[in-house]
Order: sequence, then C-alpha cells, then structure tokens
Amino acid sequence: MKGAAGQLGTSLAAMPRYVQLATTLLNEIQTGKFPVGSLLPTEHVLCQQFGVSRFTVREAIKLLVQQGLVNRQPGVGTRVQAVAPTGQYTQTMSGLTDLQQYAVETMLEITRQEVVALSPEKAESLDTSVGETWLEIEGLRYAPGQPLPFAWTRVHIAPRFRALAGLTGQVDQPLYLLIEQQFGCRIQVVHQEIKAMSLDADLARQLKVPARSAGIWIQRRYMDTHDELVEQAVNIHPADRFTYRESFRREFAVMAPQVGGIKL
Amino acid sequence: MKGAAGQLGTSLAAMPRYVQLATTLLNEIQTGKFPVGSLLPTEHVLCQQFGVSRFTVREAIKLLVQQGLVNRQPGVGTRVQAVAPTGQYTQTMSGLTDLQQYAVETMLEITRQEVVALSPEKAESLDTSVGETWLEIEGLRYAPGQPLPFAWTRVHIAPRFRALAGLTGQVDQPLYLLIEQQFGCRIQVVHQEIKAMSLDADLARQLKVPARSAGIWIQRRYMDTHDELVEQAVNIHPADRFTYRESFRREFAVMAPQVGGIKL
DNA sequence: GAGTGGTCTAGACCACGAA
DNA sequence: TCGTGGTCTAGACCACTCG
Repeated sequence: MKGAAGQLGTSLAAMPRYVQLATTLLNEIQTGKFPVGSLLPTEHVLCQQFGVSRFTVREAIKLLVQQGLVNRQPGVGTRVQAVAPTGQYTQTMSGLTDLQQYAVETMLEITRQEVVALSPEKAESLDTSVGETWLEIEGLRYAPGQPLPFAWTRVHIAPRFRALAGLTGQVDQPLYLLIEQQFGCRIQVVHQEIKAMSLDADLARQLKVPARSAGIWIQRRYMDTHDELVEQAVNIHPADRFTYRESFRREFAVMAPQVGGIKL
Repeated sequence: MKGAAGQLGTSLAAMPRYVQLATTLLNEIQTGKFPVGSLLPTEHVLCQQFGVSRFTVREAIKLLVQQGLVNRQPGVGTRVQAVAPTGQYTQTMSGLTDLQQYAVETMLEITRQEVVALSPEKAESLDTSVGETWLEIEGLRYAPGQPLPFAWTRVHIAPRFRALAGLTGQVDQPLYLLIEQQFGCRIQVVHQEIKAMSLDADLARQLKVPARSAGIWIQRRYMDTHDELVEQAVNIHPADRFTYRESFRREFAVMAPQVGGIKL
C-alpha cells in the first residue's frame, strides 16, 4: 500500500545502527550540544556511551564526514564544522568535462593574443581592479578531423601568469594545465556558468553558422588554492556542434534528511 | 623498481593495503580480465586470493564503487560497469543543481499527464523497448513570485513507477524525490546533457518569448542502484531566464591515476 | 539451501599530534 | 608519554537472490 500518509518506510528503528547513531549525533550538533568548532567525543567514548563497537561508531562518523558536518584529524579528534549538510545532495562528477571535451581531443587555434589593461567592464567581469594588465587570448576550438570549429573562445589570464609560454598558433593542451605546469600553481576550484545566447553576426561568421542562430555560452573561472582567480575562459558553441555532458553520483544521503517535519 | 618517484610521492608500497588492492583490481578491470558487465570475484574469494581480511577487501571495493567502476547487489555480487575511473579528476559539486534550482524554490505546473505506449522514437530516446507504457508528464516551471515560467518540462517515468501519486496541478517537489519516497527506490546516478536550441513556435508561445529565440535544453536521466532508468526529464529554458551554475573542487586523489605514463 | 553482500563485534598495531 | 584516528584481523549473524 502506498497511501498518502507515511510513505516514508524508513522508520528509524529499521535503519542500521550506524545510521541511527549518525542521526543522533546530527541532532545533537544541530541542537547545539556540540557547537561548531568543538570536538565530538572520541570514538572510544562513543563506543561506551552507545554500547556499540568501534566499527559502528566509525561508520556513523563517516556519514557525517561525507556531508561536511565534521572533519577528522589523527591525533586530534573529530571537529564540528557545520550544523547543516552543505548540500543535501553532495555529488561527485566524473571529470569528463574539462579533460575529455577540452583537453584530450581538441585543439585551440589562437587568433589574437594581447596583454590588455582592463576596461571597467572587463574588470567587473573578472572581479578585479581597473587597469590591471591581463593576458587576453581569443581563438577557435576544433575537434580532430573536423573542418568547422565547435567553439569560439576568449580567455583572460591573471597578470602574474601573463608570461605564459607555449601560446603559438595551435595549442593542444588546456591553458590551465599550462599554467599549472609553468608556474607551479594549482587549480583548486572551478566555477562554471552555462546559458543560451543568440550568436551575433561576428560570432556567426567566425563559427560559420547563420547569424542569430542559437548557441551555448560557457564560462569557467579557475581559482587557485588561495581562492584567487587564475584564468577565466568563455566558450561559445553553436547549438548543433556541441553537447555538454556530465554525470553525478550520489554519495551519501543515507540518513533520513528530514528536518523540521519536512521530508525533503 | 620505483623509478624517479616523481611528483607523486605515492609510492604504492606506502599506501594502505586496501588502496593497493583497489589499484590491482582497477588494473585488472582495465586490462579486460574483468570485462564490463561481468562479476568480480566474491569478497570471500578475494580474501583468500590476496590473503587479507574481509574488511580490507570491502574497503578496496568501496573505492571502486565510489568511482563508479562497479556496483554491488546483495545476493548477486559485484558487477563491473565501467573501465575508466569516472574521476581522473574526482570533483565534488555542491548540490545546488537540482535542489536549489529545481526543488527548493520552484514550482511545477503540470499541463498534461498521460500513460503512453512508447513510439519507436521515444523508445530509442529512453533506451528501452517499443510498446512499454511510461508515464509522460508535461508542464511549466515557475520561480516564486515570477509570472513567467522559466522552463518547459517533459518527464518520462518508468512503467514500474507509473502509479506515482501526488501529481496534482502544482508540484513543489522534484519528481525523483516523490518516486524515491513512494516506492523506496534510490537514485544513484544522474546523467545530464546540455545543449543550445532554437525555440519553435509552440514552445515560444508557452514560454512567452519570441519564436526562434535561443534556449537551453537540459536532459537528466535518473538511474537507480541497478543502473536502470527511473526517470528522464527534459527542461527547456529561455536564454534570458536561466543560467546553470556549478562549481567543482579538485579533491585529494586517492589512487594514482597514471595511465600510460601520463601523469595527469 | 547455498552463496552473496550488509552489518556488527572485539580485539590489535600503527603514525601522528599534543601535553 | 598518552590518546587520537587510520588500518587490519577473524570471526559472527542477517536479509536477500538464485537455482
């Protein structure tokens, strides 16, 4: 029976003990018994308090770690770092996006390359100051064996990396990898935005499609370990030459995420 | 022979046994010893073959599961489902995609709902057989307080879930969550495709935009733990009413992913 | 009924951080 | 030195699938 009421068959009593334990700890974190920044009881203590084995305690804490609620450090303990899961749905993505679609198989033909002083608009787009001198690169991306480009690209590279070498006419490595290799920098976070747009006459000409046809606009902002912008790239693709694919895999969400009676 | 020991200080001998075991299994999967679709040896067998405890074997297989290389089913076994680690670059995404953009704040107004026998084209799109009877739903998505819809939606739901309840005129929960709750099913993987398109007259009318204006097409395929399609949703957004945002964080790579001498 | 993976116990040794 | 979490062993019982 699947009546309207109580469709959640996940009565807590039926859940594994480590899920029950994790739920208990989650509640105690949210009610302030273990404030953010404090240490959770040690595994040994939790074993005694709940009368379970260390395995069960570790499985429970593993759930909390996966949700970003606590972090663990050998020799120190388990520290509370948030009261709410950072996203009920933290998911992992297969790394095809950049590597496969832009790196492994494609080639960038550079059509323009210039160190420019930022105009107010560009400075705002890059979230930095007017007058900084960034390296600006424009080009077209080709898939192997294809005569028509599948993307127009404009890249801005931060001043400290503007001496980037290896930017001859055709580049077959992603620019952020070049930067990492030449400057020992490390990309930590990538922010991405995707939207649709209508291709203007100039873009349409370069991409060899009819003017005003539909295209997809993808912006990627590559941040280093200090969360500073290293590179911003905008790619514009004709509708019929590019599909963006990705996959997400659910990792945890083992715990019943009901909060305040709302089932989520 | 450890060679230059290179930039990755991860000499395999220093890694935990379960990482070594996972790496071994990964190699054997990639060399075809365990083809996609086949079953890995059982935990018991692996314990004997490698002379380790069941804990070690399970930790190793857990790594493979986390990378999407295998899936497990009690009573059946561990099945290979991919040869490439879905993360040369394992990245985590903050779960904004679905929850924030489609679930938390938005509302789906259902305009049509019908159990349909699949035409050949739809069967192909859903990767299943002609004649199966899937639940087909069409509607418009609204953001709170906005009079104009920001998406047109068409959803197909697998026959075994077509009795889905709660589909009255306005739905404020994501459909896949309804399915999970009512049928005890669990979404494990979501495949997503994004491309640009030109909105035809009918779509343009429903979305209240000029005909032939640019739009973005997003398809999501929700797979359960057995990698079977549960729901396929297509969302079409006008260019100026929707931007898709996501962030990727590079994570500490557990297994050394070097393939063919390339360091990655 | 035999075998699978999921859960769980009660121990153990280790590297590491802190006092 | 002491306690932490990380790793690992050798068992056990269970629900489930399949023949």
